[in-house]
Amino acid sequence: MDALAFFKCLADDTRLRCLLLIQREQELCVCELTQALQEVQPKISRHLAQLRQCKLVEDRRQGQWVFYRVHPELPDWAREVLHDTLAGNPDFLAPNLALLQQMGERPERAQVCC
Amino acid sequence: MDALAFFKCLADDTRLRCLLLIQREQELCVCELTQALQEVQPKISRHLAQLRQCKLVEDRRQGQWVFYRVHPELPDWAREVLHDTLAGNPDFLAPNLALLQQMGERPERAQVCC
DNA sequence: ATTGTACATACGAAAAATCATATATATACT
DNA sequence: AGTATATATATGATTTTTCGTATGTACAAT
Repeated sequence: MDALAFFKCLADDTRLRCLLLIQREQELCVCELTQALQEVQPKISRHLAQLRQCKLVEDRRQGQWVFYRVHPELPDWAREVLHDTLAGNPDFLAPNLALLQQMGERPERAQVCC
Repeated sequence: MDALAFFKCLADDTRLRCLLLIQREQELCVCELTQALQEVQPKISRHLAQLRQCKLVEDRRQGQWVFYRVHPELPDWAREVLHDTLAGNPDFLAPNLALLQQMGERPERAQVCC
């Protein structure tokens, strides 16, 4: 995980919102992100694929859904960056969080651990 | 200073190195950065212009030289990001710092404050 | 005044990133 | 087996970013 690749991932509006939303909500599936960002699904999936390839996020399939969360092996300094960014820009995700809450019938999460 | 613009500035190798070098060394002029990165001067200047326009750095002319430093009004969260990045990637600037030290006749800095 | 050094900007070309759309796969349900 | 939902990927077009090079400006020194 080199610094340049990390920042390139954060340098796109769609990816930045997805990543910060995932960080904030622990785990989100593609359809939730599609709703929260009001974007078409292939666009969301494409950007998630990039975050996955760079190991910023990890995916987990559960039934028909695929849930994304922050990669467990993300280096501490990168976690700090995400945390500082979220803390320093409290309004950034506001519209996306509002859209997420408006969403009915969000998929249920199974417990990850036993 | 919005988060997306900030990360776009960090998403280029030349800009990331310039900014982190400036942060580490307090103040650097264009010819020092040109040496440290082994790049042609217009390329360095062009990227510095972008950092300046986004208010990540501030410039100060002293005689024939122009010194750049981290913008005094850079938000705390962004400062934290720079700090965490530097701390978490100790080897990133190593080659640039070595080249900087090899450089003879570095311009003398006048005191900024009285 | 002119010459040299440091730096900035302009401009077209090249490269990289993003997008819309179509299509493929995987699971669930009947 | 067939249909529906969720997600992934492929492809060509478009937009954005970066680059090399040429040129312009500011200051210093002679």
